[in-house]
Amino acid sequence: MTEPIRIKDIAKRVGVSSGTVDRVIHNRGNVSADLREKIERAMEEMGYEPNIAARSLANNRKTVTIAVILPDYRTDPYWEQPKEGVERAAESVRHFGAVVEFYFFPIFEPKVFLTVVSKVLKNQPDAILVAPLFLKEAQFLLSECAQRSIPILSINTQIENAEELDYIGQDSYQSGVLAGRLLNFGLSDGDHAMLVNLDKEVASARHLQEKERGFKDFFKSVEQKDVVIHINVLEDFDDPEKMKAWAKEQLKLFPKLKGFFVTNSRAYKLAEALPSTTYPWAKIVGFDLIGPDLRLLEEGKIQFLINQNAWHQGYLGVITLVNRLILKKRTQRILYLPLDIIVKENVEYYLKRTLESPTMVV
Amino acid sequence: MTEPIRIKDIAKRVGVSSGTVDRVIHNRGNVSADLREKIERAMEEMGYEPNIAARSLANNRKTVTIAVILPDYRTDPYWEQPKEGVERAAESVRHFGAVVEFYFFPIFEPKVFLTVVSKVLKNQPDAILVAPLFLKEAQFLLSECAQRSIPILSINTQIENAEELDYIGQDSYQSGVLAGRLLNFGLSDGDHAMLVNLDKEVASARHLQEKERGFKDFFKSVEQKDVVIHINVLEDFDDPEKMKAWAKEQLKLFPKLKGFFVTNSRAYKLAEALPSTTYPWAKIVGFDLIGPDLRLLEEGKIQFLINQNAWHQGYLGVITLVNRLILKKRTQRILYLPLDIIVKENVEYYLKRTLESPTMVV
DNA sequence: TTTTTTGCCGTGTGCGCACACAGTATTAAT
DNA sequence: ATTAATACTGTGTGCGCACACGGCAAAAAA
Repeated sequence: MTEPIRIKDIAKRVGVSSGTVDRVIHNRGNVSADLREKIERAMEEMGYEPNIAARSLANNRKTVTIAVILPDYRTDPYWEQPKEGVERAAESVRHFGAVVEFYFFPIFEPKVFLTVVSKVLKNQPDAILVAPLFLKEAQFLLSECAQRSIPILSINTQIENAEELDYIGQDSYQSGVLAGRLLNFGLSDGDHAMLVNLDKEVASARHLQEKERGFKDFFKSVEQKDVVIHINVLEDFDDPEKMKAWAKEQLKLFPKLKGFFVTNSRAYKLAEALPSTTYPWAKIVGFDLIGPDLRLLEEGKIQFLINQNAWHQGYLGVITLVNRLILKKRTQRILYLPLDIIVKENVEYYLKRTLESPTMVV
Repeated sequence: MTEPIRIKDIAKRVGVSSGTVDRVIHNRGNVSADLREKIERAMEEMGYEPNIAARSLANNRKTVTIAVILPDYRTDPYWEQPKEGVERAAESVRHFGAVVEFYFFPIFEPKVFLTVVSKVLKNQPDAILVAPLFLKEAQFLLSECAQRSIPILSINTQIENAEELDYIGQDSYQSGVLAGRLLNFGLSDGDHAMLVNLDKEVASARHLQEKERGFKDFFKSVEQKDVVIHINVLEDFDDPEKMKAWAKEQLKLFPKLKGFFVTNSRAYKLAEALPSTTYPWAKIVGFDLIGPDLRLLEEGKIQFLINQNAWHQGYLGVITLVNRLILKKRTQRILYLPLDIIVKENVEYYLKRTLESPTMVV
């Protein structure tokens, strides 16, 4: 075991004081080019790594605030998960002087989102964590952050061509492919399958488009079986009667309809709308571990759920920003979380994982 | 945001010095019962939580060594994974003064295991991380550790009725059930399935027994389909010719044999032994993300792999011991890791996860 | 009573780092 | 030549905690 290198060690090696090394480390200027270079080389050669315990201890007077902008969890249970992940992370990093402030906006209202954004900017946070559901409005937020040089990280929805924007979340295309494979396992030659978007403004929601593309691509690649695919958008998902009527109609239209892929966490709304005679032969693949879906998974009315790790998106989002702000460690800019496949037998592990787990800032 | 409570704060509240509070916290004695009680109550009421940064900084003179006892990774690729997880964790906790020392033993030799154990004990480690493959020998190690009061944590193989032994790993029974469900998806009514133990001394390996029990129980619970189950043990897995002959014989014996469940990471040995005419209709479910299995998953010759998170077993094992030794935080004694379901489409996330990921000890 | 032991408590120092401040040498302005 | 400004560099302090040490009283031994 080699002894850890301290600032003092490299100072002695170069023949300067620790203050000078410190200035180099933090780019505070007031160091001659000559010395600066020598010190940088020494750090490199000796393999200096800051002691994070000492660093965070010395830092602990100044607190950094992270603004978290999420859809209102009261209108959609899915958004409870990122919120809880953020809260858990906030608790873990309290000792490091990090504080999070929540800002919520109604899930289908871009205008309110903008209002919230201006409120956030007025409060001058040190960093922002956001679920940028609305493309145009998100780009406004991005340019404002660039101007003020506020670090910003997005979860859940990936924005293309956004240089200064970190992302933690899913690879939507790949999750569509995966859904195709899972559904295909349960289908026979000649069966029909249907992709159902239970959402609003689907045409402008890039992540839904990507899932659709992936789903279609998978079935194009399957050679042994010939499965017919239908695509449907249904905005009246909050009206159980309309849902039931719609489901009935589809089953009549396509008698060989045996599989459904619901592209978000509302698979339960479809499962509950299907007539009971469709069980057990109807196969449903959905997303995420929210209460209603879990119940139906347990009952065998939903076969597979793909976990988008919404909890971890929130958790890791905060941790990543803290790493960047306080510990000055920059991790990779885009992090695709695993697409966990959930069935009855392994669901409990994924639910418990959010509670415990010995983890630690590195 | 409430200010964090420091030792100094509770000392002032009770009207003593910080040294006295310190003695209470560390059970160092020399505190009157009266004061002790007052201080404990004050800590409770004010919600004292030690500052881990300060704690680890103050602790960093003394180093703790963790002895890691694993099967030799050169004889079985599976064991590379825990080893690498341990190495990664060791790197993360170096700053906390933790050092790991590796000890390897041949995977099928209990006697050598005992030799290694006595070598470990002679070196007087502060804690032990072990994969206790051999029950009797493991119990010897346990009693020795109890005598010397050395904290010990096991991974991979769970020992029953071992009070002082923490465990991080899989729930073997449940993984057997899961394998049953996955295989069942691909099978039709009347098909045969076979559980294959490619291992030695299966009768004494509890985790294999448990997988078998879970697998059988699943098929007992399936009512719609009637799938016939066979159980087989095959110790000659290292001889490709014998494997091929065996496979050929089984397929002749049971013409409707369509599915295989290999209870460890050697599914590739079976897949390679099956005649090419069995593809694509042969379904194989195996364990773990080791090189040969991954290749066959990609080729479509293995359908599902269940990830036992071997890497994380090593990683979390070290982190847990460090939490206990240095930060004095005791986490739960038994941690069942998720049973990840791996297919072609999501395998890359699980492989990458072991490399990066912003994590943080709490 | 005097000395020693024991029980109990406060004080002081250092862990590695960040940062304010005080210096010193060099150059520019007067 | 003297002063003033500039460009650097060293010193000191505190973050919260662990632990060694010293001190002071009461109890035990002399």
